[in-house]
Amino acid sequence: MKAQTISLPIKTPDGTFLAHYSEKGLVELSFPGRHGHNGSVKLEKGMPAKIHAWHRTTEAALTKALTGAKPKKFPPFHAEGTEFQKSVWREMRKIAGGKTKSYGEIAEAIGKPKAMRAVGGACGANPIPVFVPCHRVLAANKKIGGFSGGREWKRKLLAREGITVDN
DNA sequence: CATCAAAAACTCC
DNA sequence: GGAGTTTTTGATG
Repeated sequence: MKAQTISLPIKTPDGTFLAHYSEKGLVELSFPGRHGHNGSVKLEKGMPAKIHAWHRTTEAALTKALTGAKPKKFPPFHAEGTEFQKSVWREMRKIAGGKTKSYGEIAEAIGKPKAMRAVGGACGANPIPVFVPCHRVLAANKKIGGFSGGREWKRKLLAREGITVDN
């Protein structure tokens, strides 16, 4: 179970995302249709004003990121995970827009070139897709691999950045 | 709480 | 197509 989180919807041309916030920042971002019950959003009572401010930033950043552009500003992240996962996510955020990296590249970058399989797992555990560009990570042979919100989404996001993949 | 077993968004032979 | 490497997660004693 997670700590108290506040969930707010974000409407985009591609559907309604769901952003989960904690007292420290953005915890998780869900893709449309993947949050089970569409419309069953829980709103905690005492929503701090700062969260509303974060949400405004998140909304702008997400909308911009979906067009293939690089968002100007991000809300504070509160992604929790193991040290290994944090290293992977941190490395992924270094990937410039329009560029891709392979799981092997990431593994090597964090000093464990043979942990590419585990890197894939860390990517799958990434709570904040799009902002942490896990979609820019392809397999060594330029295959899609997989994606939390569905392979369709990964392909769509890449296409908007001018990247095409076979699989 | 410590240990074992199975699975995963991979890569190389 | 098959084997190998690393980490995470859930079950078992």
